[in-house]
Amino acid sequence: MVPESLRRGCVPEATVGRLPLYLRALTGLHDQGVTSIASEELASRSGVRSTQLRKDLSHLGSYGVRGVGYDVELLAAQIAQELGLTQQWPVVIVGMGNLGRALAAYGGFSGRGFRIVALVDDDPEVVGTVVEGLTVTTLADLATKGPTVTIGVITTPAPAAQAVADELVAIGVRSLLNFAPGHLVLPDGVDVRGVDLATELQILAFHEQRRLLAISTHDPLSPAADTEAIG
Amino acid sequence: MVPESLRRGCVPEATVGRLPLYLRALTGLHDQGVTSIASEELASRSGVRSTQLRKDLSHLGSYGVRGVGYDVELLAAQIAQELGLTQQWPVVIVGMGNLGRALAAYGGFSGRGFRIVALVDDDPEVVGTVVEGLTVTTLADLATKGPTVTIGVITTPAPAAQAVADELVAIGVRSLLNFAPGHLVLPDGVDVRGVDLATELQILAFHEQRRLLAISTHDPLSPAADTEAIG
DNA sequence: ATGACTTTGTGAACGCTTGCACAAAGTCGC
DNA sequence: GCGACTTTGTGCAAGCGTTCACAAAGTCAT
Ligand SMILES: NC(=O)c1ccc[n+]([C@@H]2O[C@H](COP(=O)([O-])OP(=O)(O)OC[C@H]3O[C@@H](n4cnc5c(N)ncnc54)[C@H](O)[C@@H]3O)[C@@H](O)[C@H]2O)c1
Ligand SMILES: NC(=O)c1ccc[n+]([C@@H]2O[C@H](COP(=O)([O-])OP(=O)(O)OC[C@H]3O[C@@H](n4cnc5c(N)ncnc54)[C@H](O)[C@@H]3O)[C@@H](O)[C@H]2O)c1
Repeated sequence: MVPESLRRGCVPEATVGRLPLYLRALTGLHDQGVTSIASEELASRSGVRSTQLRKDLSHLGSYGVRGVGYDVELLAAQIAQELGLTQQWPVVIVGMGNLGRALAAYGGFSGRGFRIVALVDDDPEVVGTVVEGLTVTTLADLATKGPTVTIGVITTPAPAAQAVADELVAIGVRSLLNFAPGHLVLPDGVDVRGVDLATELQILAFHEQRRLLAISTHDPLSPAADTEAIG
Repeated sequence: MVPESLRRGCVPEATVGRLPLYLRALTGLHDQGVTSIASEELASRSGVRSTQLRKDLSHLGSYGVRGVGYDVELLAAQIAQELGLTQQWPVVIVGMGNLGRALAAYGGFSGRGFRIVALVDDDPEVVGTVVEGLTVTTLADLATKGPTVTIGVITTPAPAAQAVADELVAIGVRSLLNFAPGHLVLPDGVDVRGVDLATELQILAFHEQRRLLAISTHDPLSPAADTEAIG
């Protein structure tokens, strides 16, 4: 029951970030009836190099068969166990606005190791309403009479995010997924991941601008090109 | 007008990923009336170390004053220019479901260098309806009589994502933000960033499980503990 | 003006991540 | 059975990113 990686040493953070990609690809293959797959093929479906895939998997143990490849079902089960998806983690979404409702309506949670067990808002107009089969409560009610949750998803406006995070931590939540822009300051031992749309778009914009500048300046490597043409 | 970094050499990818964080912190400081800030303070508000902040900024040029810090407005302008946010990039959202509507309703675009200029769906019930002041069109109409777009946001179900991406690339879009789970295969020169909720949650679950296992095993650091108990 | 102090900018060291090369270990045809 | 072939798993080297240590360059009080 203890993941193999605890015996073999720790899994690098970069690898952890890719395991979900592999699991997703494997799940798709399984649904298509594929029972076995080579690292080359699985890697291309995951968007990584095959050497990287094999090194990543080597951190969990040897579940491949040389000359053949990996058993889809077995490997998926091993990765799922490594990620802790053999159980259903209880999730709360705080902030039932546009984004919170979209997430609550999203069906991709339950099949992947998570279950939304509570929805929270602080607007009296919203509290008490039923969204996707769950009655929206307040954070105070969640603390006193709500179900236990281990993962908190924050979809409130940015100014409320820090206070919400503090309250979630106070009731024992150690894992947070924050959609509100801005950096949360939290005690050690609490894991926060931020998803920021504006950040993603700005990174795209950077590369887009680079492409355009590369075209407009004839010789991007020449020091004279940009000062001449634009300045 | 050409970013300083083109003269000083290229900006590391990891730095590009953090520039939006700095810009966000600077914008907040500016709104609070702060005119000058030291790297230590700005770093803590961005969630990074001050040495990292300074090294990141050093790739764009020297805009700080030793002994004082950075001029908030000037630095924000420099980062905005570096990210290509001096113009408003036209964005199309494809897939007007729950998530697409939430994104369309989100006001955080316009102030940050982006403007939604088109909304697309393929459901006849949805096409022609007005969402947030824009009439929903089809991809075909976007190609023929729609406005020029440079960034495409994909919020369709996963099975449609690849086809949508191909069509967007065909009409000249080179930057994609994909919310559908799965890996998109696209020609070189096209920039794709994927945002996957399940992936983020699974990474959180991994660490959550690690915490729980660390508690259940009495002495995680002892070499004897795991070999003894398991092997 | 000067000296003490503050803060930036950066070369160098360190650690993590990726990619390469290849041995180990299996399958498959005959 | 055996040889040819396929594919995995991994030591090693190269590259990238982060952190450290410190000189350079400014401010400020006097
Ligand atoms: N909507 C998007 O597409 C989008 C995209 C990127 C980021 N975001 C971010 O996600 C967050 C939510 O976006 P949205 O569009 O859903 O906003 P919204 O205004 O529609 O919804 C916010 C909800 O949070 C609730 N709320 C406010 N303070 C609260 C508190 N202290 N406790 C509990 N609930 C509280 C409000 O009552 C409201 O229902 C914002 O921070 C936004 O910046 C949204
Ligand atoms: N809703 C969420 O919170 C959430 C979270 C994470 C990921 N996602 C992903 O985002 C995507 C959208 O989620 P959703 O909940 O909004 O789904 P949805 O079913 O509510 O909306 C999908 C929309 O896309 C449209 N569509 C389908 N095929 C299309 C095509 N070929 N061209 C144009 N439009 C097309 C549909 O008509 C529909 O309006 C899904 O891939 C989902 O997995 C959603």
